[in-house]
Amino acid sequence: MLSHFFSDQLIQWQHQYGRKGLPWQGYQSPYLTWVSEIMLQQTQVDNAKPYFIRFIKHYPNVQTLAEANPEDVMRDWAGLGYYARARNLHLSAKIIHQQHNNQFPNSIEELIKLPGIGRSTAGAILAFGFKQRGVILDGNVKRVLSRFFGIFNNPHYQRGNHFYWQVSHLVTPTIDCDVYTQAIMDIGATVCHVKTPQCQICPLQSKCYAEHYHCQHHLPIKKLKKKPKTLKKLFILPVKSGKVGLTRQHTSNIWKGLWCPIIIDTTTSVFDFSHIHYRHIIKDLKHVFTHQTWKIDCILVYPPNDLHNQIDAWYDIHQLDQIGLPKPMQTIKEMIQYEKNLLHETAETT
DNA sequence: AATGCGTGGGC
DNA sequence: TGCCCAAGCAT
Repeated sequence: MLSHFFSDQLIQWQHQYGRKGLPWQGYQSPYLTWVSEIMLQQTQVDNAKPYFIRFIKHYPNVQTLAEANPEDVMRDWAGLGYYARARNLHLSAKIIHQQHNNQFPNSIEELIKLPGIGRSTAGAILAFGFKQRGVILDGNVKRVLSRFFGIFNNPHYQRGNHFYWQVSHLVTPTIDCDVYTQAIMDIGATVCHVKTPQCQICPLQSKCYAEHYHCQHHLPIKKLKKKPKTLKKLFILPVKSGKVGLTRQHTSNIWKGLWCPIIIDTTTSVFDFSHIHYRHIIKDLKHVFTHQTWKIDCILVYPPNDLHNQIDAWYDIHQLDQIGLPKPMQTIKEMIQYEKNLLHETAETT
C-alpha cells in the first residue's frame, strides 16, 4: 500500500539522514517537546535555538515556568515574535501546575484545552513527549503530503485543511510514530524544499506524484496574499533624570505585554512638535509585520511635557535589559546604551 | 471563515 | 529591494 511505502521509507530515511542533536531532542519530555513546539511555530529552527536554550535554562520544568515572573517570561521571549505564544505558554504552565499536579495530560482532548496548544502541537507532544501515536499537520507535512500524494485541495480553507488532516491521520503509523513524525518534518525542511526540492536524493522519489508529473512548484496550493498596508508611526520616548518612560502595550494586540514608547499613528494625522523639546533619533525605520509595514520615527522628549500620565514606568539603561522589548525598541535601546549622553541632555537643558 | 499575530533569512 | 516562507493558534 502506498501509505505504508510512504511511512516505511521515511522511517528508514530518518535513521540515517534525519536531524539529530537539536537542543530539544534526545529526551522523552512532554515539557521540552511543548516548549520547543510552541517556540518553533512559524519560526525557523536556527532562529529559535538560542531562545530555547536560554528558556530551558531559566525554566527547566513546568513548575519553574508556572512560578516565574511574567515579566521575565516576556523578556526571554522578546525578539521571537507572536507574543501570545509566550503569554499562553505561561498561562498553560500555571494550569498544569495547579490543576494537573505538574503532570502533562496525555490525551489529545485534554491537551488542546490548554491555551496555545492546538491539534498539531498536541499531536507532537503525544508523539515525542509520550512516545504515543500523535498526528501533526504543519507546513512541512502539508508540503510533503501534497507533493507525494498529489493533493490539490487548498489548505487555507477549512475543507481543504480537513482533508489534509485526514490524509495525515491515514499515513501516520502507530509503531515508530515519533520517528516517522520527526522524519516527515525533517525531509520537508531539508529535502522537499519549497523552491528547490532535492528530488534526486529523496527516498520517496520513485512513487512521488509531483516528481512524476513535474509539478513540485505548484504544490501545495498557495495562499493569495494581500499587500500589507504601510503605516507611519511616531515613537515618543520621554527622558528624565537618565531614565526613559515606557508604556506597557495592552490595548493593541501587536506586542501585547511588551514595553514600548508612546506610539502615535501619523499616517494621516500630524503631530504638533511646537511645544516640546525633543531630539529626533530615528527616521523611517522600517519594520515589517505579516499583515502591515511600519515606517517608524523616534524622538526623545525632554520634559516638562504632558506625556507623564501616559507612562507606566521609568527605566534606566540597565533595567532595559530586564524587560520585554519588541524589536524596534531593542534597536532604540542599543542606540541609547551606546550613546549614553542622549539620556542626560536634561541636565544641560534644565 | 478569514484575519491577526513578529521576525529573520533566502533569493 | 521586495517577496516568499518558516514545527499554528485564537477568535
